[in-house]
Amino acid sequence: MSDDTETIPIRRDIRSVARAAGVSVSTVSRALNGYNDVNADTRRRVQEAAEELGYRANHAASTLRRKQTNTVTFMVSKPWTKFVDPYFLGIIDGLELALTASGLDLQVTMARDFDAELSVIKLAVERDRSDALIFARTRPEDERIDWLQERGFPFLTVGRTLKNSHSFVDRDQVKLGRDAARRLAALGHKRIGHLTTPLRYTYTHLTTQGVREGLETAGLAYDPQLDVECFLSRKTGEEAVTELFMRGQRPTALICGNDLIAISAMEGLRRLGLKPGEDVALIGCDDIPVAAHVRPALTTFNLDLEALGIKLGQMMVARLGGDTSLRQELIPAPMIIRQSDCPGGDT
Amino acid sequence: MSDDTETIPIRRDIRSVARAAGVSVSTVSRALNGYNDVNADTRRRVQEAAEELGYRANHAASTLRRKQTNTVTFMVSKPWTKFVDPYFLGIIDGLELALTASGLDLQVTMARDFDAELSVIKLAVERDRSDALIFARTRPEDERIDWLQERGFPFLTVGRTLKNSHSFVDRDQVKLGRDAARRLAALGHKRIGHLTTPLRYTYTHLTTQGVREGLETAGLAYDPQLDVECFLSRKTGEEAVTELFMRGQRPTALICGNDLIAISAMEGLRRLGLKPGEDVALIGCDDIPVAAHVRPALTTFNLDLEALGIKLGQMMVARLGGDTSLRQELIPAPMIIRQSDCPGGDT
DNA sequence: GAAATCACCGAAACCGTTTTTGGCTTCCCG
DNA sequence: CGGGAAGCCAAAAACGGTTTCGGTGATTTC
Repeated sequence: MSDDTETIPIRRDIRSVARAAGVSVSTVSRALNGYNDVNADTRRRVQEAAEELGYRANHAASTLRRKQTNTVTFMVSKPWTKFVDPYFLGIIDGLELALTASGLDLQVTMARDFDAELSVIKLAVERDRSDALIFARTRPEDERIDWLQERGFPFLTVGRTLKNSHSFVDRDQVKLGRDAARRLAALGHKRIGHLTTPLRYTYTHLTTQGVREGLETAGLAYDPQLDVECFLSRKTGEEAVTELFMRGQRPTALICGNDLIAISAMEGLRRLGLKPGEDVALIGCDDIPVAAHVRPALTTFNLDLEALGIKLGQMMVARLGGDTSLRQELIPAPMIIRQSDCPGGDT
Repeated sequence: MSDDTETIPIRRDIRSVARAAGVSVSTVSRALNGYNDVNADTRRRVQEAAEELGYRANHAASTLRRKQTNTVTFMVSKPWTKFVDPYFLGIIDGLELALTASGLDLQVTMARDFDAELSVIKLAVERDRSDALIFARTRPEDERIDWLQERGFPFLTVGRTLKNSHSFVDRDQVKLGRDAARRLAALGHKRIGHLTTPLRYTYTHLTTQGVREGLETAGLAYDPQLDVECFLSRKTGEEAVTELFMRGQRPTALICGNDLIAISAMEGLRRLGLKPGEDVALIGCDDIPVAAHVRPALTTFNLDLEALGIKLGQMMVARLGGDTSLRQELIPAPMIIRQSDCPGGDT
């Protein structure tokens, strides 16, 4: 008189597999985890039984026992997510590829703001949800890194700090700044503005340093009046351009901290009656997909996000494999020349 | 003679808290989890002790016992991540907001391709890593959904299927297509092309249906020769435009399945010596951030991703709270009129 | 004043794995 | 033929929480 509409759920735990294969629980575990003290024939029986039942070791249970999650967490920084650049997704793509190739899981979390980032990190570490952490948008002095180092928790960053010593992957921002400045100087520009990314990030300082070096190499003086800090959420390239010209500065060229700033700056120039790429030269920074499609097509620097992610993943695999040596990798950023970097006039 | 360089790690488990507070383990658990059968004073002592030690319940252990992870997984579909639109990040933003407000964690995973998506889903479910799943890019017949329904696992999608009945959030794509077609017809266009997103996705069909309805309402015949399917990874809007004109079709207006297709189609038109926004009208679909910055500024449809994410989160909270009713929400997509939808000539 | 109720808390079972321990064969070598 | 090694496997002890169950003392009820 059993009611067939009420299905009892199939148990897919290790005990069921053991029963089905006619061995003990521990043997199932050893067979499935590749230990060698189990008879080849027994292992096959176990594998078949597991397959049959659709058994998959419960993650929480094995984490609890093993004391490792087999998971790496990537934290994406919130203030930038709205703005289109594929920065994080590109990195994550590469990272995922490298990690899963070594049997590690990738998990991504987000945080509202910098304070939230710290508490997200703390929570992940304190609750043992992850074996290691990766994050970007590092700052010259970075609380997140202080805390992790103090705690001795494995992590990797995209970008440098000025205070701590730790493993990272980063672009060669100094060279990038230098190249941009020298290119524009070589094109005849004398007054070169710089619309920077937010100063709270380390890479902004590195780029600025490079720009400065590049200008000096070309025999041009560095003028801080020609720099404007841009915040994508508030002050875009458009507003920055306006501000620059309101100050009475009339740069003939602009180095932009990223491509969105550059594209938005074009808008600002037009508003002032200037033609971007003719009256004022522009150079961007990270070759986002639309960079080639705007008019004038944006001269910028290549950034192979997927490669960066893969490198990151490989370093992490090594680190979790026990290699605690310090690894600091700079990846090159070749210039992509298009149309926006016109020659300078004879001002 | 103890060696101080060797620090013994502080134990931050529930037992330590119990010892520090002078109560039993079970009392600590009850006190911290807000049960009401614990004296107010005892609870305070426990909380202080926990705070003092920096105790945080181990996630694996509590998951194992409770049989719930308190975690929702969002799976982002890979083939699109490279292409800039902030689609997923925007949704995730809103989702995170709504879920954390209810004490749920959000985790994000990725998959290389559609097959990988299915296996990522299976793995997450079979290993009990998550209480529920959310994903997008649904297809008319969607294996992922078949599998989850068969298994009885909670999930929510962004987008519809044509085969299954399930809860979802989606834009009103039919209305969107209708509005676009009617707008262009009203502007005097007679030959209206459609550069569609990939046909494997449900929303492509819904948009097409809307376009068709819109054309018919305006007394125009629907001509399949005027449609081209675009794959962002291979055939962009640029190539699609070329193909369309090679076919001998000379549309005076183009409805584009998304903004990137539209922006890329502008390029294709220029290559053919046509001026986008003057010789040929264009309408995009999702108002990505650059849409306002390209020339001509793109007329498109608004898509409030964060709101969509929040709605999704709220539905999920309700679902995990035990509300298993079917909820299918369509969010409106108002048109954003800019410059690219010029009037049609007298062809 | 005995019985029933209540508030609070500790002991112990339990969640599903992995790993340690040790036992039973079988095999090999002297 | 005895002893050690090797191969294979089962039993049981973790892992760190949550939940059930039951006990104690205080309070209320009849």
